[in-house]
Amino acid sequence: MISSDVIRGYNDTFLLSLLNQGDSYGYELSRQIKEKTDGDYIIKETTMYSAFTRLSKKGYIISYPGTVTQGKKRTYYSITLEGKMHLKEKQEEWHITREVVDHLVKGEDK
Amino acid sequence: MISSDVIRGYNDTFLLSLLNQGDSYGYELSRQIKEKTDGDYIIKETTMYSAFTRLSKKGYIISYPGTVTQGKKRTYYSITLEGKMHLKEKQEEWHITREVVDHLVKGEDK
DNA sequence: ACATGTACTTCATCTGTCGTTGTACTTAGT
DNA sequence: ACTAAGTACAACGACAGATGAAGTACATGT
Repeated sequence: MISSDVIRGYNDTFLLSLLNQGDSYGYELSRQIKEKTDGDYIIKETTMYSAFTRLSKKGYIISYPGTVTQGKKRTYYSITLEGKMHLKEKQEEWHITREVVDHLVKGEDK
Repeated sequence: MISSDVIRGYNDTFLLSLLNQGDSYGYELSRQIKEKTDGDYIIKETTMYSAFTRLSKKGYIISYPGTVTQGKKRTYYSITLEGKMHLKEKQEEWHITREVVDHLVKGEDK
């Protein structure tokens, strides 16, 4: 289990990255995250749905009602062009971040 | 420049990691972070000093007044045994986190 | 009849970060 | 002598993302 403070702010990127592979909806995306990390990271429902609102406001995703319904109605999300551009930036940022944290977390001399 | 939301919660670990190499004080630690990351990450003063309070309350560090003074009086910090244990946990956690984020950020199939 | 799974929503709260401002002393430059 | 810049820390309020708790709604299995 991973402390969420580390991930904070990267949830949006996770969702964008998954949506970049094709439209999907909340429940499905949360299952994908769980699967792809072998259960190491499980996104909280509230975290995810608040991320959707945020990403929509920023214009990174758009939503449309799902036709195929099982239980409650689904809301599908689609990544926009701005969303794709933002994703790319975040992907590049992550590489730098990883190096920085890597270096600072283990107390190594240069 | 790295967005701080990514680093959030890892500032404590950075400071502990640096203190693990020897006692130090705020200003010096902030300079070390800047240097070690080649300016990619600069910790904000307020963030750092609030981290000290937090770490002290948790018993991960202890403080003592500095004798050598240049300008305003220094407060030195020392990592405790609990601090070292916590650091180790966080270091291990980081490795898992890195893999998880790595995997989710780039939209790869398994 | 009742639990479980699907799918989403609202609301209040918490925590770490950040911007702003202030204190206080020293050294270097003109 | 004056001033800017560097050293070193502290207090305060505000913000945003994450969280817990609870609720809505329907379908399926036993």
